[in-house]
Amino acid sequence: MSFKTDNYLESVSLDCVVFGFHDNQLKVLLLSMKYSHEWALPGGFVCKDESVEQAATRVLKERTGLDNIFLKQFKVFSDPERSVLNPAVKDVVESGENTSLEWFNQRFISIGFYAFVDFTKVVPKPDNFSDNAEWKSIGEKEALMMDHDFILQEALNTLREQLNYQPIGYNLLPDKFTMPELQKLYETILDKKLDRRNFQRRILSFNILNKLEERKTGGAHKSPFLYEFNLVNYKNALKNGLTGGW
Amino acid sequence: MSFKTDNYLESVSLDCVVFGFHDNQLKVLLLSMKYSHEWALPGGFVCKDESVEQAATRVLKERTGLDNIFLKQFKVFSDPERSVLNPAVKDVVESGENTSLEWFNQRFISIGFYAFVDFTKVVPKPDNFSDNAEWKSIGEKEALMMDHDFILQEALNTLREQLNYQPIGYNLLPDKFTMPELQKLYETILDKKLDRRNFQRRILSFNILNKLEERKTGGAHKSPFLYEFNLVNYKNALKNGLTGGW
DNA sequence: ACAAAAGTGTTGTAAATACACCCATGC
DNA sequence: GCATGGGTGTATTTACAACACTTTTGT
Repeated sequence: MSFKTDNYLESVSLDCVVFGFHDNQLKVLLLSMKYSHEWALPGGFVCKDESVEQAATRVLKERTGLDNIFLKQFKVFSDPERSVLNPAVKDVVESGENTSLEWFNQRFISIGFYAFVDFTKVVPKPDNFSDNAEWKSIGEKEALMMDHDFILQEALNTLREQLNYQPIGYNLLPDKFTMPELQKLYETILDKKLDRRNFQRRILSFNILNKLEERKTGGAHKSPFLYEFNLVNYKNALKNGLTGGW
Repeated sequence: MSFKTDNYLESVSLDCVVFGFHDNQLKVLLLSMKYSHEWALPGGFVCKDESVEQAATRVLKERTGLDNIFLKQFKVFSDPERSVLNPAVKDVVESGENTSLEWFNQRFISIGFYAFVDFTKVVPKPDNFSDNAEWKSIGEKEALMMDHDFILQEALNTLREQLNYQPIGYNLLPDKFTMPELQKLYETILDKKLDRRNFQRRILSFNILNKLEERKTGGAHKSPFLYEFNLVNYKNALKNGLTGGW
């Protein structure tokens, strides 16, 4: 798998904030870069015959093994100073030791995407420029490369805003899940506690859930009911929005 | 004013949906292109030392004469087929008759911006590739070049969504305006009638308006009060959002 | 039997909606 | 004086927020 730069549009890159949900925590998929050993968002470039959405889909298939990932562009990052290379990488570039790195020695405008995946179905794979791919908890990750911390922060801000008028969870939770799990997802994104009873009433009023007969057993304490998303209503809510704010 | 393509980042362009409000109608600034005589959104390219926001600001200063225009990127348009040239333009390009048009014979990813301006303060100016610049009413404009109709539509959709949690009007209305005028602006964007009395109560509850002593005279019928925006509260609302939806 | 989590219900307040009435202005 | 638009007010419904009690489960 070589890296052919002449397939790509110049000046344009993309970075993906891939969210997963596990152990009641919001996680992001990160890569550990060669040479600089910094952590970075998975990213890539746009082939000459691709839309940016197609490019992001291709990149994320390579990094996660998954097809049909839910993703959405949310902002373009274009500060002229954003692409300043890490000194360690710059050294390698200038030494000529690794010619495929030459490509990085230009200015990129990066299109930010966020994506939702089922944590349990992802098999993280590093790319040509990284030697490790791992899930990190939002709260516990270390600093990221270049402006990637900013990109992640902006993705979270966008998410928080969209939570007011769009449903979330279908792409992040397993097929069957409990109300407390869904609530934890909302609480993690909003970074605040919600009232259990009011949350349930509200989310049910959207009619995007089917209550199942089954309960989730095994955990300590009273076994909660399982729910699944009502796909028809969920997708309709994605298009037409919900009502007021949280 | 020549056109130096080597100042620009390749593959990247930007298109601006410039909104103005006049005669109780929402207007867009459009250019009439040379050769093809199609109408187009004002657009441009990104210099090698600019952010895309700086580039859009520069472009709009040239097209409107205004500094400090309120603008915001809202979406990247990147369908590989979007930049297909109009046959009339393609002929000119291939004839070699106008070398500055060569630049257009490549694929661009375009960053969509929307902008709000005070209609009365704008002096529309065409660019190197257009021979006319005019305001057109949203409802009455003819079809636009390439995917520009789609871009305009997406800008409107974005506006409608943002209306739910952000104030609007400061950049579109004159310094002093009446409640019915502000309401018309909302109604035009939302494309539906709102109740006069409930609108007033709601918008006042946001505390973004100062009621003035003066009334607007001259029109037929009872003279309405004038209002101005409370800039402190308005900007705060822009950052922190309002409450529920319309 | 107890602690902790989950199911279900009530109640007060605020906001959204749907109206009605009176007042100014130009013709 | 009358049509039209504008200012102001109220009653009803709906949504939100705060809070209490009961039930189930593992230890």
